[in-house]
Amino acid sequence: MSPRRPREDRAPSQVDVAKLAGVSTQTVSRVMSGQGNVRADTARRVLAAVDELGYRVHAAAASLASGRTRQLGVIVVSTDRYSSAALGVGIQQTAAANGYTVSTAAVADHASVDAFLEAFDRLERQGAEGIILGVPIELESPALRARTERTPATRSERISLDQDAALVVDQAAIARLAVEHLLGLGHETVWHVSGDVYWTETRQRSEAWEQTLRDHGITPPPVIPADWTPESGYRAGRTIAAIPDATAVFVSSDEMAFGLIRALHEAGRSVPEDVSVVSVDDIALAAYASPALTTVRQPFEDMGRAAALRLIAQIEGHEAIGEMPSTDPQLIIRSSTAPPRER
Amino acid sequence: MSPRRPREDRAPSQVDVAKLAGVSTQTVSRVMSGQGNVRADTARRVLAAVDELGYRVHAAAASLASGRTRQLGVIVVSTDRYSSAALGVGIQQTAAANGYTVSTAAVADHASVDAFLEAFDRLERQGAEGIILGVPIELESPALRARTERTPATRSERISLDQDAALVVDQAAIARLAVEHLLGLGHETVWHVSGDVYWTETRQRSEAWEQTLRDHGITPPPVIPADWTPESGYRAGRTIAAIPDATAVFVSSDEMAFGLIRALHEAGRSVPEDVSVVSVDDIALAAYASPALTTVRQPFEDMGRAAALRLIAQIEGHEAIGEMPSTDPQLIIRSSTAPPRER
DNA sequence: TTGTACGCGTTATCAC
DNA sequence: GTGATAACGCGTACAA
Repeated sequence: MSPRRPREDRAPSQVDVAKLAGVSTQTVSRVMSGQGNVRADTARRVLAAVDELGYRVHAAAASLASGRTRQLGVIVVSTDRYSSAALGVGIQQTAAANGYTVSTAAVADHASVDAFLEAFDRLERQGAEGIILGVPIELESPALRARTERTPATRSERISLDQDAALVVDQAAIARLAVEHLLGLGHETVWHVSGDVYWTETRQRSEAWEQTLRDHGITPPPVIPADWTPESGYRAGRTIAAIPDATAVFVSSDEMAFGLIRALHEAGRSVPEDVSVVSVDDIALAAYASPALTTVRQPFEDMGRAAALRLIAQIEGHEAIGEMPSTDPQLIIRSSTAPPRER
Repeated sequence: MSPRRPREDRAPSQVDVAKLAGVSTQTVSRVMSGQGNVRADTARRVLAAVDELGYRVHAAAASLASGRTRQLGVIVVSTDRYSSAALGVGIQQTAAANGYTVSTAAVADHASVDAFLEAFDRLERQGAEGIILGVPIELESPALRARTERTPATRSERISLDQDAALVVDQAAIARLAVEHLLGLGHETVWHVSGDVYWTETRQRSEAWEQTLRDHGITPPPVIPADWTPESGYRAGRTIAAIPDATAVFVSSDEMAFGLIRALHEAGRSVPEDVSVVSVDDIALAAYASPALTTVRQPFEDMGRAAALRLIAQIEGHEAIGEMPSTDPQLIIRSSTAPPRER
């Protein structure tokens, strides 16, 4: 009186292997998990059976029994932006090296809190033991906080790329590097095209840009807001082009710099002769812009590696595994900056 | 005599919900899966209990019982290339819309067969019901074929972005669009900078480029090989610059075009006055290159959507769900092409 | 070093 | 419309 008809075409299970190898399922389990305490030739027999049957551990069953899934989740904004993608590479590598798989949930650019929570939920329900937040979330929302902090109901570990002290790239340092470089070249002030205001990085860079100018006794001009896209950089470029004495610009991403420089060129201002530009990221194409971009490099892959490493350590309850990659920004000087013209 | 000490801090289970709502677990299951056949107020009671307890379905348990995981796997090369990333966006969207999650396994650029198989295995072991192959795999290898075809041991569905007839972007059409445009402008021949030879696309485009030229009675010049990177495009550019009568180039990606154009400029050849360039992809920065790139657009997001849609249909055993997005390439004319100089 | 027995949390089946 | 019960395939505890 079986309440479910047995499937005859089902995948080979531990029992099948055990039977074929003439051992108990427990021994098969021990061999598969490589935990030792099995005589060499017993193991060999098991492995032979595994091979013959094409047996593979059933992840769902294993995870149900052990309570572990070895899955990481990542939440990013539309993944075709260079930073998200490069981050992913580092995360992937580290996860794979430690036997974890990674599931990604992408949310739209200015996703609502609901969309974000939905992504979060999907990842958790699916069994992610830890989640990397690669998005700029405002932790003010109570609903978000309820999920972002661990509760009895949501028990995955969390790590946030713009909040976790050990991971954060020093955004103020990025702005300082850029502004000091420009000032050092002899420019009287530095204009600033910011990224999307929803991002923590944006505010941090803007503040540091402002502070650095003040430290030099310079009153900061107004920020020109943009949103990371080349299009927004182009619009900012038209604004800058209309300001005759703007000779130096700190723009918050390489992609925006492409747009900005084009707008400048169209307005008859040359870079770097008329205006110097330093941007942020050092994407692969930065060296091939016209002119090649002077930019502050952000080590996205290393950030990804560091985040994954930390998260896995958290999950496994130890302090650190392997060496934490450094995440220091670095100024790469190319051809989009020069001293201001004599007048 | 419990062989395992009961954890008191464990997450709420179906049983807890059932108890609180005063129903059976089966009813909870029915409510959670939304399959109906539950009286409205019973459902309400269950939902209230779910809410109070913060209950969430345990994916591993559900999948063990049902045999379904609703997980998709994607194998791509190091995901910071624009095409992989954009593909991912489309896949994500479609997967999420259909209740699937997606796990990604990245392999290095010229990954060995072993590395590829390793990625494949990880995804399958983890329970992927279908796998999207976004990498250029040579199906010649027996080991690969054994995995790539379904066997009793490996039972996930497969779909390959460069093999599955319904998905493939017509690579020959891309090359034809580019070459015809250049020839139509009056150029006598068209040089070709190819992508990485490991990619199916590369061969298909090269062949179509050659054929198109022959159709016009032109003997094709030698292919200049490259590997998708801007650096390789730069090297190809130096080669082209050394050929005085080269006035038109079909280069297989926008990123290479950036490198190519820079090399040309450095050699004193201007684009498009001295040499016209048409590339492929239409990445976000293409419109902001100097000059803006004339390029053949590949609809990566749509390709991703189409792939996910097809794969899900395969998994669920029906023919098609929703409308298949079109994946036709499209020539975008900007400023990197012009008629050849009079001489 | 190896085997036995149970339980992980859910869904499927059938009876009511 | 609802409930009882048997799987699903594995890891864990403990005995041998």
